[in-house]
Amino acid sequence: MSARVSPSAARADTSRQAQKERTREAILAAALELSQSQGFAQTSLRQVARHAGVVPTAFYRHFASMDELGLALVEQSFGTLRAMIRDAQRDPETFADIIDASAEILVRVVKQNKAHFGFVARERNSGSEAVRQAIQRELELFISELAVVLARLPHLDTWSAEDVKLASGLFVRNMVYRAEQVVQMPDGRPDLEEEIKRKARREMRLIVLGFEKWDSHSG
Amino acid sequence: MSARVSPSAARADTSRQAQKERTREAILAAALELSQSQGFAQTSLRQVARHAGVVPTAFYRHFASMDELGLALVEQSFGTLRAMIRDAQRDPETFADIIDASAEILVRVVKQNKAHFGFVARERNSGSEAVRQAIQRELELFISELAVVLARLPHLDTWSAEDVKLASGLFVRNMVYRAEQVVQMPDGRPDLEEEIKRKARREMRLIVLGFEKWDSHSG
DNA sequence: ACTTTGAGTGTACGCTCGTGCACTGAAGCA
DNA sequence: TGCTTCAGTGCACGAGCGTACACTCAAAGT
Repeated sequence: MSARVSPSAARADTSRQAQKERTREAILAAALELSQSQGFAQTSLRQVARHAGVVPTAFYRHFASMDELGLALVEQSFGTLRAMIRDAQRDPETFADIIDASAEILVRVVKQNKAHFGFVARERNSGSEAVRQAIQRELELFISELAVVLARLPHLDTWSAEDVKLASGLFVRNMVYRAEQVVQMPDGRPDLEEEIKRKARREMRLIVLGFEKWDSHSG
Repeated sequence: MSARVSPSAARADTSRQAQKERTREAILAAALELSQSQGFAQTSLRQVARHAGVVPTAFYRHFASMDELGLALVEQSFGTLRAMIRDAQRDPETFADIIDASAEILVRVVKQNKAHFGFVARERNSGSEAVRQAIQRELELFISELAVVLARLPHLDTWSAEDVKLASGLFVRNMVYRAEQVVQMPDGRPDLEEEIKRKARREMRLIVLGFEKWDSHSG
């Protein structure tokens, strides 16, 4: 196991494993695009291969089955989601008004990654058993991660871990719903976009008001 | 479960239209059952016909396409949902503690109609264009109907129509999510069932606390 | 008693599908 | 340099698909 990729820059790498990687990416991209219009389950191995510019049997050099491809797409998609959170936490605007910033970031990032978020939304309930479970698991993980962030907020810093997770779940599920709307939104409609942001903000505010009262409530 | 309906058997009604209706129901039931295990889009016309006990071409005597069948299933499913609301409003228990009653009714009714609720959850994001739009429309309608009920509750009776709908939307989306969980729940696990009810109750309570504060909030 | 109607049948067609198998030819290594 | 490896090719197969078309035969209408 020596260092694989030699640092010869400039022109395209013609090495064997680099070419293989390129084909793999082409297959992933093809599957993602075809999924957008017809759903992953209706996307055939042959369609993917055709779109990626390879012969059907070449598919098997990269994935043992369409199911395995699906799992790779889940991983890719949640990579995008995690990048979104990381960016949000770096952005100083986030701490100024966490709700406004969240709505803003949500719409912007989902719009930039419609394919990935659309994939998750679609396959969450309708994918194969393996894909569905992978998504549920990642989503649970994401709720837990957000809970850690929320736990540092005023009002929530005294809550039990379970209560914070409940709040996190409410937020994530609403974000998922609004993300679904953004994915389905036609291009070039800033009015719809603003409407979604506005609704997302109001919903989050309503939930936050619940937070504030929960403090003195279950004491 | 092939549900062949033979016209020769001893039967209450052997009239032509009654027999046709029976076959139509068999097709709907077959499609619903096959959808549960493999999704509606992966269910072929031939599979449905086989399951319903008719020859493939007989399918066309009832539906012009699988898409039309899908729309009929949407209608059937939301009929079930509306029946749930009607029952809930009749039940005196509902007014004693609306949250406890809602959680109870939600789990009970969804468990009794896993096929219909599962169909809606699955096809809401992944069905054909027509099916997806039909579900979104029905869901919007349902949110509006629930809003009318909510508008009569304390705290909410002074809210604007838009605010009530926002609250209704939050409730419905959480119910949809918990319904998805009930559908995926394995049989004979009253512990999981109780856990879902408990979480649903706590979420609803948190949202209701938001209601109470929203009153005195600027809006 | 007759004709008409139409739900359901049976055959046959041209597709696309996943996948097994033998292959090619360039990259990579000794 | 010559040998090995393996990503990608090309072909062939059996199976399932949607649906066109001509049909049967009992209920419904006259």
